[in-house]
Amino acid sequence: MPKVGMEPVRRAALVDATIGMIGEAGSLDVTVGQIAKRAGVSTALAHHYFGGKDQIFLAAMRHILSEYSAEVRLALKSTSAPQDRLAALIAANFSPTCFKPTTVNAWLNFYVQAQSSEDAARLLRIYQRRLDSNLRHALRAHLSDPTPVVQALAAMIDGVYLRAALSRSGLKRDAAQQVLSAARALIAEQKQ
Amino acid sequence: MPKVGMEPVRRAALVDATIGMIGEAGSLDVTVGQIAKRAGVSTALAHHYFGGKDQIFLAAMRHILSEYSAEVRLALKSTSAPQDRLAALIAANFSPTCFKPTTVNAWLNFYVQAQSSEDAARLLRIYQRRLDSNLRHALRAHLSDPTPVVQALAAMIDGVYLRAALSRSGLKRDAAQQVLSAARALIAEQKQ
DNA sequence: TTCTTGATTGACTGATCAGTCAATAAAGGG
DNA sequence: CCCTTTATTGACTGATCAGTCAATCAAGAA
Repeated sequence: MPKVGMEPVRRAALVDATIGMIGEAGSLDVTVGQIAKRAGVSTALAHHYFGGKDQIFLAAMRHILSEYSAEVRLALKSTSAPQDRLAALIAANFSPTCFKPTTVNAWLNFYVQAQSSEDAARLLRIYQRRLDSNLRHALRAHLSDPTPVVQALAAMIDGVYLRAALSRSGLKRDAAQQVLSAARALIAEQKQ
Repeated sequence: MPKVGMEPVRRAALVDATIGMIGEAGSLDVTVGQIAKRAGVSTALAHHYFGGKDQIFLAAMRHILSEYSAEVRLALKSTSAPQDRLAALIAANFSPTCFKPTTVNAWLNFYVQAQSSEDAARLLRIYQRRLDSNLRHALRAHLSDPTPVVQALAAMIDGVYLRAALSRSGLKRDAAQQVLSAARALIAEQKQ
């Protein structure tokens, strides 16, 4: 075991442990002690690398957000036809990676964190803008004025997450399909 | 000042103070001390009437829920034509009473509370079932199989709340209108 | 080997907070 | 005027927790 170069390993373990703890506890009331224990280190080390609890939480948020971004980017890159973009985007939003119960749960809690932490709020606003922009781009293949559909779909996606968080059992298998057909309905109606 | 019959007064003041504190703090991390101070009593009295912090929170949830129910019931009662029910229901969901920033904020936090408190989860499930059932009833005037539209709209309504909670500035003035036109689009598409 | 640097922790501290309790005050019935 | 019931609180306690610190340990450089 190399005694050097541990920092990235520990950071990753602590971030993972944070998301897991928040997800399982269903609350931001997790102690640095619990997180550290789950990551297999002492609380002192957690403080050593991150400085404080807030920074640990922010790092966990950034991690979820970048996982989500990667998923979406991957889905869009492998989609050539513009009119397939919408389906790919919606599917990516409900991919198993993003939709793990603990992740969804942690996500919900970060929404709460954003109410009292400007840093957290900024991160979430970035996510929202990115979702809006992705939706808008995907919808331009179908509509000249996508704005109302963008807003409706963005709200619907967040709403499905919210309901999934409450119903413990994760998402319904066909959540993506439902959102997609709603999207098609909104597009059809907007067109004419 | 009557020294007797204070219980209901104090309970109401404490419930109000709880919602206000949670809404302003944007978090469930409010102390019994803060709540009691805001209600103008001692922490001991808060414990005396409610037994514990959990009960205070539950009472606050019930209060929000019953305010919401009253709003919806009122809106539906004064609507005679079945095809107007949907518009009335959606409008009620975004009425100023339900959509005060502090209330929305507290609402979001109760979703979190429901992750770790079975009592809180039960209360929220009641709300969800009631919303579903109201939507279904309202949609039956337009559709023979309302289920998919019900789910889409319920998610959308919750999603709009979630986004309103994040964007501090409360709801956009036309949130109800947007949800309503999305609803009409979904109905039209489902029909044919 | 010796020195420096990163890794790691146990033990401690100061603060905060939920919940308790015994005591006080006031009202109203008898 | 007692006495019971309700209202109300200050003061206390036990527990929890974020954050600190000085001390070890190991690895590699010089």
